[in-house]
Amino acid sequence: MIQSVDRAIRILGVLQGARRLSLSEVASRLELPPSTAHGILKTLQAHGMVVQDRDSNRYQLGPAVLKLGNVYLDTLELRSRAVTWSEELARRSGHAVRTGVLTFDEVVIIHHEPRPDGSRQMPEVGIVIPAHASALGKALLAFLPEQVDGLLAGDKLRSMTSETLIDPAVLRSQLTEIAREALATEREEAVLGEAGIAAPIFDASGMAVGAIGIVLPAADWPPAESTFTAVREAARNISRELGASRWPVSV
Amino acid sequence: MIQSVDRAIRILGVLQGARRLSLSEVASRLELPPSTAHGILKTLQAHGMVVQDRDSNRYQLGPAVLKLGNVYLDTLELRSRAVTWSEELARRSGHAVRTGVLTFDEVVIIHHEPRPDGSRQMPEVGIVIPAHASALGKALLAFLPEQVDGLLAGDKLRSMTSETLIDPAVLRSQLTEIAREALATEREEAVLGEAGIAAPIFDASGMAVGAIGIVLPAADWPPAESTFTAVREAARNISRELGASRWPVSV
DNA sequence: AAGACCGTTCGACATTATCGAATGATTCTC
DNA sequence: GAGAATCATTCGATAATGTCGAACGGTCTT
Repeated sequence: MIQSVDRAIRILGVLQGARRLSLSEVASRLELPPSTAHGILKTLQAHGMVVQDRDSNRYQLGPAVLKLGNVYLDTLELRSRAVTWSEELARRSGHAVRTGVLTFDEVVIIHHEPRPDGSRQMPEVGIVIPAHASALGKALLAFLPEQVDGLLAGDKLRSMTSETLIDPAVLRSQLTEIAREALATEREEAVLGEAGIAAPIFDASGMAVGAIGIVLPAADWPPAESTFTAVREAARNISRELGASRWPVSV
Repeated sequence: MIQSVDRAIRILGVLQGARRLSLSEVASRLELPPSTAHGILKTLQAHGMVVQDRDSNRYQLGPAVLKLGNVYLDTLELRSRAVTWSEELARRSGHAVRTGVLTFDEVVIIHHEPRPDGSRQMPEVGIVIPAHASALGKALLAFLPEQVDGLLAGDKLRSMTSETLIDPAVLRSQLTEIAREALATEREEAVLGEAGIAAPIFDASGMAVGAIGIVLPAADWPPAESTFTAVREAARNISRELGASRWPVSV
């Protein structure tokens, strides 16, 4: 682990959390001398990874990170496959569809298909959700035992709502159940009023590389049986296109 | 400039260009010993900035860059303002609307409003276009003389089509004209069959912070006079919301 | 008007990144 | 199927490089 590179990424991390920070704020949050932080910040700035406000001197993320994010999406075969089937799933279910991948203890949304009712909805690509508090995350974790160990070895499970699973034992037993069904559900565990259903997506090597699922109002629970089937089928279809031989793959 | 941080960002840069690279490919492109590149890559990997394919051992960008990109968009006041007015401009003009910012010699699209004909269109947020070959870029450059100097001090202007402006003198004179009108146009200079119209957006300090414009088929050129007016008004309205006292601001 | 704060620059120092060499795994070739 | 070649990775000695204290100049506050 290279110290200065590590520090540079940590700086991007605090700017991610706090939007706009002065040099001294960045330095104090990372417990670095201001001059050290300054050198790293200027290097990041030279590449457009951060920009400095002319008036306030404060730093924030720069356009270069957006460019990187966009290229990341383009490189993902999962995403291009998900686009087609998300559309179908949104039509069949009548709900918004999300596809996500796991990074450490979070799910990052890589595709979002709005509810097919024509209303204007915020695109959700790039947003992150704690894995243990989402259907997408649980669907992935159920087939990635190593990641579960990593997750539980870290900080306590963060509570998002009163329904969030924060007991490791409860989470583990639910994941076992999800692995059996290849279907994860979530009821107001991340956001009050929202529920979710998701299923895992596997690649040619049988690895769980993502999950696809729908978001629906908690009031609409339980949805029709056909909705569960539709989610499973979308996941199975994408997995097949990625070269997976079986679905679901056993843990 | 911190060498190792600089190298880390360069690595992200080559992965951005080439999607998926082995360690030795990364190393040779940057003229680094493989062991040096390896150390940096592992640090980036530890933060999810790059991921390594299990089977092929090749590296590619990771989900963390998408997360960063999304937060960048959220921090931009310009973007939130642009959303509302883009919608209006798309409706009035009947064309797709783009809002972009300048980084070095490129324009990065920070918002895209699809053509209001209901057809399915690829979102273009995050894509980059050479500044000298786009209406958005020229609208910005006309009000940022320093950036023009930087642009022309670098490599030769890259030709995208036969119409691309590659002569610095021609570009400079066109920019003078654009600064006078506060309106830039482009006809098949970036993509054959596409034309564009754009106007600069200023913030409270009078700096050109972005540009908004429309993309239309080259065959539809010239559009109605009202279309030009609509673009200028969108830019003026956003500038006003950002606190700009006048529009356009003199160079 | 004086003080406090902040971003920035500079340079001596030692920590830290670097890179060659060695290892082990995997793939290609014959 | 055996041998060769390529590749990612590890390790450690070396010195190059990042680090951080101190000082400067600017701006905002009291």
